[in-house]
Amino acid sequence: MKSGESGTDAPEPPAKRRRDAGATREAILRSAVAAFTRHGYDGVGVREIARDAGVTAMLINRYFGSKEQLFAEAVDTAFAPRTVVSGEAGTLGRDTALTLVARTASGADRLDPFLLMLRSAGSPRAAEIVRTGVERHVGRDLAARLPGPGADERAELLLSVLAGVWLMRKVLGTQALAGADPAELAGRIEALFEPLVSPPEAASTQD
Amino acid sequence: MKSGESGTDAPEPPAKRRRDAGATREAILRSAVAAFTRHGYDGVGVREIARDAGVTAMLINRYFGSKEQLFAEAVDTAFAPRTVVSGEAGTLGRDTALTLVARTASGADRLDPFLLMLRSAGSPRAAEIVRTGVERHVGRDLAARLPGPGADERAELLLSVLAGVWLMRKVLGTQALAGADPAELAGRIEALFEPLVSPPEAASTQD
DNA sequence: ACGCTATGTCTACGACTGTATACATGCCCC
DNA sequence: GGGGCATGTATACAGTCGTAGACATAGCGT
Repeated sequence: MKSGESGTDAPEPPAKRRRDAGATREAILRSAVAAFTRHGYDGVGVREIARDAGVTAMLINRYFGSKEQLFAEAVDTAFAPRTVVSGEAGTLGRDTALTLVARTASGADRLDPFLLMLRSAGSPRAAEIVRTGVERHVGRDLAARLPGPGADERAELLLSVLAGVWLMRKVLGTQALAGADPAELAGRIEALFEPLVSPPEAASTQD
Repeated sequence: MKSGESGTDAPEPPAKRRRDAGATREAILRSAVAAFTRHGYDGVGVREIARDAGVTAMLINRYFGSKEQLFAEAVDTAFAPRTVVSGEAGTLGRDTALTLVARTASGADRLDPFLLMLRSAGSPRAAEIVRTGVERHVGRDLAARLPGPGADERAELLLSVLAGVWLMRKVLGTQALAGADPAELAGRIEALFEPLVSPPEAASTQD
């Protein structure tokens, strides 16, 4: 009955791991990150995650306690090592815009934490977990890079723009944004970032 | 057995409607809009929608065919009459920013279509339905109000910012944005809208 | 007033969910 | 090389899901 290894999503053959708790845990975690990113917290079951990891569903509960705790670790894994914004303070706006446009390009189907966030935001528990993950990992070090007062608020506004573009381009796939010219779109988004990355010296609501 | 009318969410007592297909359909639709907005497409079952409408679940299938088609009508209902951006061309940025901050304020729990969109974006079918709804209803007439070239792209970017702020403030509830000073936040968001609502005369990627 | 049809309900089904309990087996250590 | 424990599997359970089919009743037309 184990002839079902021709899964549509699993890239690797079963490969009969040696009994190794650490490696198995890690395999489950990687499978969970991929599955939650592609289908969201509610859209994937523990059996599917386990199958792609080459184990049975019960090992998830043994190693992580529950689906919810697995999700929490998956969120940490997905957000922790990523540098959501690249570049120094001076070129931060442009670099972030270029990276965003490249990662949300039509062909790319990168497993980005923003996808995990957006596709899991519907479930209240998942949203709470994602919120803490975003605040601890991304928001904090992003705010540290922004000079001037109100850095926390501006950092989260920048994340809002990033999330919004991810939503429209990749999750929903609206026409104008999904099919936009990359260079032009990057320019527009860079202009959006401008008032966020530059310190708000005297630039308030003047018109 | 019909003594269960003390529902936690249903604001109205059962009120024994007269047999009226139109009124019942509308009651189901209103209940669906509220439920989908609060819990997202995957987060609510047809029985819950039906209960809040005062009917049984099967009437949903009789009147709408399926949960998915009910969702499609709910999306239309939620997006169609709303004016997502208010104000004339000159004050559009400021008005939209003020409206956004007010609607995403801490106390307000308005049934906004942006919540429906964000909380349902996880399901692929729901995302597709939402995409068409956003494009047909909101994106089109918003683009018509923006002067200058690339109006479609700028309109969807504006929607991206709106969605992002909704996400962070209300769906996730991140601290810096959820607890921000309204006037200050409105000012920052208005500055974000500036390059989108004003025509991009010669402002391209120059540095 | 009566019957027919629109309107609404009841029951049930198969599939899927997360997880608890019981069982099997590979591997390390003595 | 064999006991013992860590590692992994199999089965089952209670619940929910969307929806199909049979049944009940209210109300209008004649």
